[in-house]
Amino acid sequence: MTQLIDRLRSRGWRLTAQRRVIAEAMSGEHVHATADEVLGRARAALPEVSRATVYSTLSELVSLGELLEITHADGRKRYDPNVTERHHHLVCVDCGQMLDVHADDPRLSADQRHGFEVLDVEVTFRARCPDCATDD
Amino acid sequence: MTQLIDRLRSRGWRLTAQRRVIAEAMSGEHVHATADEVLGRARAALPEVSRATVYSTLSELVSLGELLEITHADGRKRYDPNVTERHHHLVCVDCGQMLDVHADDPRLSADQRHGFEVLDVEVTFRARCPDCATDD
DNA sequence: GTCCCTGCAAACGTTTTGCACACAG
DNA sequence: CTGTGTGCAAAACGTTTGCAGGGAC
Repeated sequence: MTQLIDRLRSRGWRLTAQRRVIAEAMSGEHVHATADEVLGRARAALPEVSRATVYSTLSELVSLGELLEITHADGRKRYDPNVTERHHHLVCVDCGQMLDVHADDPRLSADQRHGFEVLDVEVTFRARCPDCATDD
Repeated sequence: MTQLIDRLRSRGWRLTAQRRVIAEAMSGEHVHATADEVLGRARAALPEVSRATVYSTLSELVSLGELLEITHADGRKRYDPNVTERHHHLVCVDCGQMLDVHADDPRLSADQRHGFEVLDVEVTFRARCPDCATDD
C-alpha cells in the first residue's frame, strides 16, 4: 500500500503513474499474482500501462527486496509482496489458489548441508483446497 | 536403470529405442536434468531422437509416477528420477548445481492447514556451494 | 534540461501441437 | 495388421530486449 510507495520514494525511486498502479496492484494479504495478472489489475486503474513496464517494474521491485519471486510447476513466475514475515506457501494442485502459511523454516544439519551456505528456503505444500475436494 | 525399463515394460509401456535411451539418461543419483540436457544425453547414445519425443516421454514418465517434475527460479523444468525417497533440494544460486538432501518433511498443524488436504511438500534450500563461495 | 522510464514490436528460449510416416506388439 | 510412437516444423507461451519518444525530478 502507501507504505511501499513511501519506502520506494525515500529510496530515490522515480515515481511514475505506471509504477504506482503496479505497486498498488501488489498490495494485500495472500497476493501471489503472475505478471499478466498484475498487468490486468494495473490496467484497470490506468489503461496506459504496457506489459514491458510491468515486467521491468516487477523485476526491479524484486531486486530492491520489496517483492519475492516464487516459481512453481506451471512455469509462470508469481510475485509475493510479503517480504517481512518468513513464510511458506500452500497451493491447491487443482485450482492454483495459494495461501501464505507461517511455519518454522526447516533447518539442515551440518552433514545435510554438504558444505553449502544456505541463504533461504522455499517451501511449497502441494495440496487440495476445500472447494476442489468437494467438487471432484 | 534397467529396473525402470523393466517396470515400464511390465506396465504395458511400448518400448522403443528412443524411449529406452531417454529413460537411461535419467538414471543415477543427484540427476536433475532439463529437457534439453536429456535430449543431449539421449542423442549421445542414439542420434535419431527428436526434441518432441523427449518432451512427450518425460511428461508421460511424470504421469506414470516414475519421475518428479521440479521447477525453480530459472523457469525451466527439471526432472528427478528419485521418486522412492522423500527428499528436498539444495541448489546453488550461482552455478545451479543441485543436490538431493534427505530431511524430515515439515508438517503443518491443523490451523496452518486452512482445511487443505496436503499431498506433498516441495522444499528448496537456496544456497551457495563451496566452489562458488571461494571464487567470488 | 537531463536522465531514466515508457510503449511498441520484435526476438528469445522453452514447451506444445499437427500431421504424415514408421515400427513394436 | 493395428495402434501408437516418431520426427519435423510451426505455433504457443511467458519473458526479455532495442529503440525512439516522453515525463519526473
